[in-house]
Amino acid sequence: MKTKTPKVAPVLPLNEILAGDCIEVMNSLPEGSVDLIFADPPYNLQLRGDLHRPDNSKVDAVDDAWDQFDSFKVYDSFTTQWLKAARRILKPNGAIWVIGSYHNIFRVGASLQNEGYWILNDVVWRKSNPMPNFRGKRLTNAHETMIWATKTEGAKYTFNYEALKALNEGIQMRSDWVLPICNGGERLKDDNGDKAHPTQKPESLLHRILVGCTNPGDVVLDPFFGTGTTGAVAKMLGRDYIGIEREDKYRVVAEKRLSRVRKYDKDALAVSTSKRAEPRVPFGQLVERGMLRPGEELVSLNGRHKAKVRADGTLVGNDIKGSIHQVGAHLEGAPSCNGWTYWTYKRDGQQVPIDLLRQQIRAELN
Amino acid sequence: MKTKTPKVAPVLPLNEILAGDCIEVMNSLPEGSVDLIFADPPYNLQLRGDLHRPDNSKVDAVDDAWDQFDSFKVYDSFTTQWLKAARRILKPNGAIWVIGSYHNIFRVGASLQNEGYWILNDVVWRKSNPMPNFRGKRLTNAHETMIWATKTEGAKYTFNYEALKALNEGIQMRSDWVLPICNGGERLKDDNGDKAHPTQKPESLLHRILVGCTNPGDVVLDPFFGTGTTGAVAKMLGRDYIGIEREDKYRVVAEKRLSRVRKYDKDALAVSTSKRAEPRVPFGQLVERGMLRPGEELVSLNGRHKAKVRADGTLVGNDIKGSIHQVGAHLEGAPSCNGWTYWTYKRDGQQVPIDLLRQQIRAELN
DNA sequence: TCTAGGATTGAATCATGCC
DNA sequence: CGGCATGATTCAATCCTAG
Repeated sequence: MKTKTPKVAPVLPLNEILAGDCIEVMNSLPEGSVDLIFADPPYNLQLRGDLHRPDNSKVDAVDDAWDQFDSFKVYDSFTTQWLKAARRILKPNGAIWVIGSYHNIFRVGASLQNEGYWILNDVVWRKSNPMPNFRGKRLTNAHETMIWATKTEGAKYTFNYEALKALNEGIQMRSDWVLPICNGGERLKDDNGDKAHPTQKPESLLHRILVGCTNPGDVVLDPFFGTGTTGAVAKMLGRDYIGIEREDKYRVVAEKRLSRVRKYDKDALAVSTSKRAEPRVPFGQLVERGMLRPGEELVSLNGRHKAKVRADGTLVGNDIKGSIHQVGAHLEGAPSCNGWTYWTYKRDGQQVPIDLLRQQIRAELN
Repeated sequence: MKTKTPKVAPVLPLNEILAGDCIEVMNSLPEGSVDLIFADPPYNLQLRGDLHRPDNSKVDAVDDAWDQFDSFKVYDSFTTQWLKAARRILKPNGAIWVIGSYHNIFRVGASLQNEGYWILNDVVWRKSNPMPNFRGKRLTNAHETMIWATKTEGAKYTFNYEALKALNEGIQMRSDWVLPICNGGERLKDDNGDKAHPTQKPESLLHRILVGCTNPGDVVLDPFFGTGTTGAVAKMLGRDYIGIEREDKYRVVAEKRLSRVRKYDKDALAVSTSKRAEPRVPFGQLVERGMLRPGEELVSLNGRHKAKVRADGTLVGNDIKGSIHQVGAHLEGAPSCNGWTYWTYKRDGQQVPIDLLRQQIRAELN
């Protein structure tokens, strides 16, 4: 948890805040080692000397009056560089979240695509208490945009669908999230009572992202760590974090904040899981175990079709034999069919879905 | 109102649908002659296979030839060209609105900036009834993004602040708009009863844009006219329109539609306002926002039962886990239970119903 | 004529694992 | 890597049909 300047790190420095330029620091970390990156890069295009040209020469912005074109070009170059560095250290199935406003998000999104990232969703953070537009000259700027992307197309990213659905009271989570901006006791203040960082993100935002897109023990990296919201929520949720921050004063604030954060207990960290994670049970086991007898008749849920169980765990219908899925699909004229929920059997005068028998077997396995 | 092929037009052809490629047609129009452009360009969706709903019905996807591009490079080149042509025909104080999704909007936004447009706001259209994510693999894609920009920085654009404020029940209009997708009677059908255009936009969206950003008599151009929603709303609101559409079949539909549209009289413009129902607040938000901590214990109102809060907004009781309602019902042996009034948490030595926290959140939303 | 319940559908980058 | 079998998965609004 100490602040230190990174060398080439053979081992991943976990739960530390690394000092320095995020591109250099990321380049010093081992390839393919991070599960999730959350990045809140600078929004402003009035750059303050924290950017580098493509040839890595440092831009001295303080005295320069760039025209718009140069300014965009420099910002794009900076964006491309940190996205490249981030992509290198991501695991093959890792993912990235980037947040921005209309000033920079279009350039960031285009760069993401150009670098080979694969966008999964753009997510709108809809602020419940935004600052009004005082002059009445535009619409209230009431949202920011986040982009969620994998390292490559087809990557097997982490998505805790059921957990997010539970967070949203049983309805699948949408791409627009209504959450308040960070203020009150959560907003960190400096010794003068001023806000310690101009754009501190709310912990609720990171909570949702980390619950949805990581598992306990995953490594979460934030290249623009600021006051350490990403680290704080990661710690609470039992994830490991790596922060990178160039400004001393923010690192100091973040260290102090993180030292006070406590991890939630184990029960609290468990989240709802989807059925896919459950062990696979072949239908034949139901026959082998005598839960269903060969020759027994199954009836479709809608009552329209019947089939007989055979000793090898296949079904025979009127003019078809095959798996519970194949026979169901054929009888319904559908391209596919989940036989587990389609077929029922009779017990005590009741029609019961065969999936109940599978659940019995699964319960034994736990 | 006739369909015709444009020549170099010395006079602006008003309230017509021009046939042809929008770049060529715009280049044939006089410079600096249009007040507002609304553009709904192809999104460049890259759909892989067929998508079926859980009930095995097939989703009617956007697979039209006009949405196919070979690469980002080709799409960027197309975007740059039509944005250039659009910018030439805009009046100095004119403005543009472009709509898109995450597939294309980042490229469009970056091109806008590169071409010298000045972004005023990005506006999120939050769909009240989006298509769900059937496979549970991502977040419901529940919004589209619009960008509002002027021709140059510092231009004196039209913005009817008070009109939009009135549309929003007296509160300053925000950058996120909740509107339903286009269906029901407004959705145009072809002779087979299929949708006439895969991506028809709702008139409510154009209504808000044209009320907010144009005045009666202004000229509104739409380079991707489709079924003519822009023209229809412009006509209703007493603005002049110019449509450009390449596909014969869409022009035919749009002509027919426009011929039926009547300009509103003043009385018809008055709309009744309805009071919104109380917004739904998922219990998970209390956890995300830190109002309740994962691991914290809740006690039932009668003091007989306890349960622990989990990170995903579910509860764990003695032998049960689920939503606040499910766990309450189980513990009471009741068929149902309102968890909001059943559960209490401890603050300052007092047991307080969790519903109080929901009321806090609702208060923020107003 | 009204109500209840089933069917339909919307800009979608929508599966995984075994052989 | 390709092909194939197995199996997981939906919200809101409108339209249609039966009673």
